[in-house]
Amino acid sequence: MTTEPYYITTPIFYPNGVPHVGHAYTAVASDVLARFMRLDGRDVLFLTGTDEHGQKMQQTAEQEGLTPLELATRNSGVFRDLWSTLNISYDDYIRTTEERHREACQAIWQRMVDAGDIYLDKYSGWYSVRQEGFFDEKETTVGEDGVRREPLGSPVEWVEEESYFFKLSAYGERLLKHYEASPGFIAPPERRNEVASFVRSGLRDLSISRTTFDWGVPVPNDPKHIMYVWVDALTNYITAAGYPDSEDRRWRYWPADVHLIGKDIVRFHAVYWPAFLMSAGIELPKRVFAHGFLLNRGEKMSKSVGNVVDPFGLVETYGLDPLRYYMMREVPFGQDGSYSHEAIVNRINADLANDLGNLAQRSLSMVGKHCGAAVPTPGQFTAEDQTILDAADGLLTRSRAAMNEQAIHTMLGAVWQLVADTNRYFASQEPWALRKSDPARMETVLYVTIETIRQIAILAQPVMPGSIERLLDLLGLDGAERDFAHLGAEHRLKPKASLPAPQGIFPRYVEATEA
RNA sequence: GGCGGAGUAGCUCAGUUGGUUAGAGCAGCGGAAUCAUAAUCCGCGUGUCGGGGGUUCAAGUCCCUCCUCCGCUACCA
Repeated sequence: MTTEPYYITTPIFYPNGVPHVGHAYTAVASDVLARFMRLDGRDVLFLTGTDEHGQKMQQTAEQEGLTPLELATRNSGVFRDLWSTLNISYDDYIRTTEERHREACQAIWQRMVDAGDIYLDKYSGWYSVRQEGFFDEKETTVGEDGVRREPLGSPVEWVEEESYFFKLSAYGERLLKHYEASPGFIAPPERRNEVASFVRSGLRDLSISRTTFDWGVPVPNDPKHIMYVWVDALTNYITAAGYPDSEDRRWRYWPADVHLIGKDIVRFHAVYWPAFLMSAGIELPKRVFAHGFLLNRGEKMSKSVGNVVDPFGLVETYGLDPLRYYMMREVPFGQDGSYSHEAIVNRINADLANDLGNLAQRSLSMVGKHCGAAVPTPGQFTAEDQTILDAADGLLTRSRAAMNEQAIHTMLGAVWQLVADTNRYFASQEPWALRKSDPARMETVLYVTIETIRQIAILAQPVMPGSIERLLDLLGLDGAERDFAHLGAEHRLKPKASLPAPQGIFPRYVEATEA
């Protein structure tokens, strides 16, 4: 059997501080896609990591009396802790301070030099260390304290330095042509439009090296320069695929199927990165998908407002899987979404406890009491039975279609539609009444119900791996029977297979009352 | 200022290429049932589809205009 590669990446995160909900959101969404594809038989490479170079890292390290690498190692560890807390199934965690990454950066740089796209010039302007960026003099203002600041308020200083430039200006047409030829390259579509109009307005060459600090990858043949963030950070995606060694066993994963990112960094991924790759003669990723932000009660989370939510705390409060479910279900993936305590409690109780959890409990407890704690034996299926079974059997096709375009909420919507239908089916068939009037028919109804739950559970695994594992245990499925190849009519539950005693999977969230 | 998007039930939103009485989920109200995690099921909406104008036999769905909100981008001070 040939397994088709699937390569998905998160951005590499800047470990200058602690991770927040936005990081968690990106990671969870990527993880859901990665798990889905694995269960669907794909050969998955799921990459995440940390972007550890740059002046800010160097300065923070100095303040804390650490070397930059020590700081990066420490803070990078916090991200890994969060990934572990969130049950993120990454296959590789790249750190830009690794040797393999230095090699990849220098190799792609050299390729761009060979292509004639890198040249040496001078850069001068007002520079903000905090923003790590230059500003036009017109953008800056001198405050009452005599300090010149950029629009967001951080101080700027006049910097004049030699810098290597990338001929981004030469790539506008080719980029536009690519956006047009591959409409799926940037998603969702509103992001594509924004990027295209930006490119159409004209591109300027990009300064891609620095000499004012040395915490970075040295430029080949000119080590007083280090690479600025663009080349360094973006290259991670091919480093992990073995670049520049095209014989590497991981090179088969490139081009990536999807770079999942936040909408704030779409330009770097949809303009700079493909231009670098074109210059270096490397294939372009198939898709850059920019998701929206999770807003706190409709307001942007920011340190200054003081409404930043700690992801570890959320897991503590709601439990991991309910949190993952909420983030993936509540917000159409790609749009901004709002987070609130009320909304998440409502989701957890309605969808998980009341709908799916209770459906499993009510059916499995009848199976436990009245079917000898074994899978019931069905008789002839009625039209009602067949309708539900057909819906279950058809779920994979719909889910795949949604997940191929990162429409995670659509996939969940389809699955939970069936959950609701199955509750209706169960209520209308009244198996508790059939217990006395027609026990054989009761067995059929219970069988159809738990067989449907089986398929629902298998498909829900990517979103709630831990909880669903326990649900599948209750259905007596062993590990090999839980992938998508076992969905559909050919792998129905086997009558008379013994089942463990049922137990609740999704408890209601009950408000803690103040004593 | 330019470009793009959005304004539909209390809330979040669906509404194919214009065509029967504009839909879903959640919340709310009423009822049924009692297998189940006070869960489930059934029933209940006179919504100016942002305002106005127009095209058409027919517009939430097309055109014009105005208002509001959002995103990207530019510029002035």
